[in-house]
Amino acid sequence: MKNKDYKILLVDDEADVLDMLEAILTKEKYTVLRIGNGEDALRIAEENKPHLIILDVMMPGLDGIETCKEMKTISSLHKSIIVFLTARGEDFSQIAGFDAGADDYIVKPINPRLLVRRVKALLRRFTYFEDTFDKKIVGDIVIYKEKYMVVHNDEEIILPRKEFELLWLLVSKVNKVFTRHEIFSTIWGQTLSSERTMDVHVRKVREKLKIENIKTVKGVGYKFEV
Amino acid sequence: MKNKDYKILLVDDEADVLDMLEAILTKEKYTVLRIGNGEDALRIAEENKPHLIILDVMMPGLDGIETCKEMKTISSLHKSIIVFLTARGEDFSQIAGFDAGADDYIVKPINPRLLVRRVKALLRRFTYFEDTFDKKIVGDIVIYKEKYMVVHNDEEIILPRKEFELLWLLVSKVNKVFTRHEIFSTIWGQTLSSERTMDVHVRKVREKLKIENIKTVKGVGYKFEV
DNA sequence: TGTTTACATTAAGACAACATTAAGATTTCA
DNA sequence: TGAAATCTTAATGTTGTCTTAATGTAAACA
Repeated sequence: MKNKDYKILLVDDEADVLDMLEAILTKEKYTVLRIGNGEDALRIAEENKPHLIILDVMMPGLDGIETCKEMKTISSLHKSIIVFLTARGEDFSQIAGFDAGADDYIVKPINPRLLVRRVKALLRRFTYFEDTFDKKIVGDIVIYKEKYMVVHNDEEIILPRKEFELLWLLVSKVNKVFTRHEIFSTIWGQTLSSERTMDVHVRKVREKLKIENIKTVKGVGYKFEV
Repeated sequence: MKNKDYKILLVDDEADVLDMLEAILTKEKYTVLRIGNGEDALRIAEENKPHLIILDVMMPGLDGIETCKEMKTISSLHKSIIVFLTARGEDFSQIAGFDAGADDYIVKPINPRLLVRRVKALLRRFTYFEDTFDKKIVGDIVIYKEKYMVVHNDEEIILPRKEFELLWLLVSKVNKVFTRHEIFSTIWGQTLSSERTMDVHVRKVREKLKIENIKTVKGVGYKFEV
């Protein structure tokens, strides 16, 4: 697993802290999400299932401790590592932090080299259980959205973006016939000169997955049949 | 599919936990079944095929894990989603739970808002299953617009575009006589040289569906009669 | 009852819609 | 930046759908 495959969520109300953290971590090629308050953080976290969440303790509204507690009740986040960001000397919040279920804390002011090393160490945990991804089982294939990957007959197939999006769309409602227009507007967004582009992508998916599930409905569109 | 169409089975030995869950979920209009132990839960589940089953891990007699494993062997329940109810910190049961085939878990104490959100998210899976399609039942045929498909006597019939559109039009107002002109302009858009084209399509639909419902009204047009 | 009009039936050819392939343009990533 | 992968285009092949036209049948009318 490469750095860019790790998602790190930064939560802080101070934009310059976020800027700094983001700068350091994107330089290391991590995928960084940032948000300015606890409420939004909960939503974003649930949607994105970050591997690591860096939470500032002191925030207006929902503070770090509360946000952390809430996060711990969200089962899809049970594998996410939560780290507090705290000003030096805030002993109390460190203890309350561990109570709330945090895994570690980082002291401000931030030392870039230390931060990177710490993040790296924490993320190493994920090496042990790779399987933290959403999967969707349709017919005899398994689709991993975050990995853009499909497993069929124990074979792992990585699909390029467009091909994967196409498959994902069709599979989002199995047996439904998606019109060519629906597909175009969802995946290409109307502007496309050649009508054939879509056919080619359909072909690629059929070919790579070696499945017969994608059916053509002439004059209408395509469907994924089970 | 509306909330009341979803059946949720609650299994816990503590009545007050059941009370709380039931209160939250019935407020959201879900159809709720409750039961106090694993043995009965198996029977009730098999009889009712709930969409979602919330199982307390710690129960006297058959515990949650065992109940879950048993449920997984009942084929009529293989579409049911199973969620564990677990006290915070019961790490082991979480892992054993996933081993047993659970889809998610919920941590006590229960946060009503989170519970509702979670349940909603989990039930969304049923989007993938058959019965979420809009169907129109006319006479003894069932028409699935999204699938471009008609079912008659357990036989699935796929109609080509024009034929399906014709059927769909007639069926859009059962017993109404659509004039030939109406039909032409709706499906062909005025320009068509041969008057016979329509007859041929009507014939194809009658033939493929093996129904007598499409009646000719001489000098006027056609109707779908029930 | 014959004649007309309107639709039914059939089969074959025209056509539109999609499949396929390969090559060129573009993006991505080391 | 250059190689590799992805995406798009274009040219050509294939197939099922649609249309046409020729002929048959039933109701309506005189």
